[in-house]
Amino acid sequence: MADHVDLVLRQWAAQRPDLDVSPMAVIGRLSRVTRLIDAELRRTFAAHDLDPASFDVLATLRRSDPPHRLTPAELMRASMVTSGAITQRLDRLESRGLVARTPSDVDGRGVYVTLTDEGRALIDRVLPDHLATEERVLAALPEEHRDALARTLAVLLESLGDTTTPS
Amino acid sequence: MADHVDLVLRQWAAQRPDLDVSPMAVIGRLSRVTRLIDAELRRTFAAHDLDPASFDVLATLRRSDPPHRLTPAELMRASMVTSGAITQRLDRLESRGLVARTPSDVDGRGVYVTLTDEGRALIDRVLPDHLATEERVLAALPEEHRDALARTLAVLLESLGDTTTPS
DNA sequence: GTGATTTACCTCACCGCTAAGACATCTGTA
DNA sequence: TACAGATGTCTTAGCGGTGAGGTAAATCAC
Repeated sequence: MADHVDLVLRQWAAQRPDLDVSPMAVIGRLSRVTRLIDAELRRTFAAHDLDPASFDVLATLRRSDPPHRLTPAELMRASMVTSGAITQRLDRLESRGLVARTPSDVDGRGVYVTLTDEGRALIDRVLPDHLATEERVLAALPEEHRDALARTLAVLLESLGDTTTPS
Repeated sequence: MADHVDLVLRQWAAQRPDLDVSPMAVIGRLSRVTRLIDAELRRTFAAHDLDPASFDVLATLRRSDPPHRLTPAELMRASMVTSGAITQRLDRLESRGLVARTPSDVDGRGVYVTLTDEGRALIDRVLPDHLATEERVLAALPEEHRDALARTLAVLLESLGDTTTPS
């Protein structure tokens, strides 16, 4: 048994034996596995009338301390998208009544984003399904492998600057 | 030291202690690390006036057997995008003179896509830079960890059906 | 206190992808 | 041979993202 990346590596070895393509064994697989998992998660979101971007915002608010209130800038940092993307996500969620924007009372530029009751009910409804999907997607990996995978990815993330305490 | 996902897991434990969010330790990190790596690779492509989608097509053609000729359907399967996306990628590459489309001589519906001399020269120019970037991105991982990571991801990919020999 | 810089949020043009489906051609089966 | 279904490619509307940049408010340095 071989995955698609095995084939790719063999092809490169045949066509460009002078190149060391070994990093592709990791990066190519990361790319493909993330693509496949994203597609799977998307199905669960769609069943609840959500897209991954909206889920991301709702989940980020839900797991923050009560009263589940964050600024667009905080959402931006959590989601790794640009400020323009956050504005548009909030526009969509606000028009559906799932989040509310209120002006900050301490910063004239600032905005608070909160979950509405409806938004909170929705994310709490989706979460169990979402976790079940994630569990199913990882079913092939025994727990030790999952832990090792998570730890290795954490090393990589830290080396890439994805840390909680900014540089 | 902790990565962003550590924080996310702590937040969920505090807000929803009833949920088992352990799959997020893997899937959340996969998502973030892929995002960060993609952004890094994109910079290298941009330095050669390429985007990831174009690089993907050129590289897929380059590593296939001479005469480096594939059909849109084959490119679609290799890239995990829809047929419409391939059509548009080829439109762009063709208009830049990097690939050529010629009608198949055995299938009236079919098209062959080949690298032009210019396309081949470009991909051969980009490849060393690209591999250097990939190498640099993985620099924090010793070789044993990379191998273990690649093997674990391969298990996952196979379980998700990303195999060479279709089901 | 003033001016320069940074920060927060939003706007908008553009870009690449998906999803649905059109259309032509090929293939398998009766 | 005829026809149903599968396959290969392209088209297009719509979506969510980026990147550049605009405005207003806060902060910093002197």
